[in-house]
Amino acid sequence: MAQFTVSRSGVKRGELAKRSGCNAETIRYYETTGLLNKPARTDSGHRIYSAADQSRLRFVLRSRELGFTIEEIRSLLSLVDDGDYSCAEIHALTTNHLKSVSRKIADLRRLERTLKRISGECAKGNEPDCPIIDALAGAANQ
Amino acid sequence: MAQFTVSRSGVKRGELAKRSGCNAETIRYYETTGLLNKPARTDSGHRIYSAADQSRLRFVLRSRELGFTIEEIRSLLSLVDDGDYSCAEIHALTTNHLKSVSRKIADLRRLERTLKRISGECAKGNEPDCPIIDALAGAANQ
DNA sequence: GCTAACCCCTGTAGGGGCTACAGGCTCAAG
DNA sequence: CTTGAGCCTGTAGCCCCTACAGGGGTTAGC
Repeated sequence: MAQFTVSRSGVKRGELAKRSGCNAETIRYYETTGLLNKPARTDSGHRIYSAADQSRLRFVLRSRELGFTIEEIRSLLSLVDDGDYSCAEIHALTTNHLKSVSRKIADLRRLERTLKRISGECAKGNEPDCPIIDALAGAANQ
Repeated sequence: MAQFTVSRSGVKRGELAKRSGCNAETIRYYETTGLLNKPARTDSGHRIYSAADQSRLRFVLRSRELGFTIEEIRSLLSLVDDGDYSCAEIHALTTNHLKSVSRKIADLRRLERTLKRISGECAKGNEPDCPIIDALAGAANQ
């Protein structure tokens, strides 16, 4: 009976984890940091997640996939929770994040170029005189 | 006199930090993790870094700039320390690292595209019906 | 000789974003 | 009734630093 009630009105943490593809401990972590609301509990203390809880988790996971930090997600959620958020505010958060992603890409590409260059200079031979080591030992020459 | 000796044969941690552009605490951290050798000490316990210590730090910092992890740097250094390293071994470590950098770039570019797309769909208006929020709330649609 | 100002020493805690335990309770099935 | 899975809590670990507290060393000026 209790089992029936649960299966109709909510799921436990393990089941939510399985459905969302998220580690069960991570769900608890998101709860302690306040991204997820404290869910209902059974008499014995087990968490019961409603459909709303599940979509909120999906929102968080999707945002994480897009590289938003926990703090950025907190901002997004609090805008939505307040109810009177404007599209412009959300847009600002998103383009800000986009900028930092683009910066990260630029940094990595510079890095990639340098690695390719010093790796290309290497004859892969058996003698220990390695241009990669030289490059690493030398002064900044990116 | 002691000061003269120091300035001729080595520098203290703060000076090394200044010269290398590295935080002084980070130097201590690299020592505890074994990337840097334990330097000489004055009678009172202050660390004194030789020229060799300084080039080793430069090597570490340069490798970090190129995104090598501490463990990867440990491998590079131990190859060099053993003395009989081959260029091929170094090359393998480097191309491995290069692959992970390229993977990271590809991931971020996919992410960038998605962010641009959902951000572009947004009218930035004042009404709270935001396509970004919809995208985040919706199922995976990258 | 004394003080101020600075450096250096040590150990330890924090950050971000989880992940993984240990030690105990609950629950569903056989 | 027992077994095994799953849940609960709190806490420690990961990576790569960074920053602090609480002490001692060193140097310049008076």
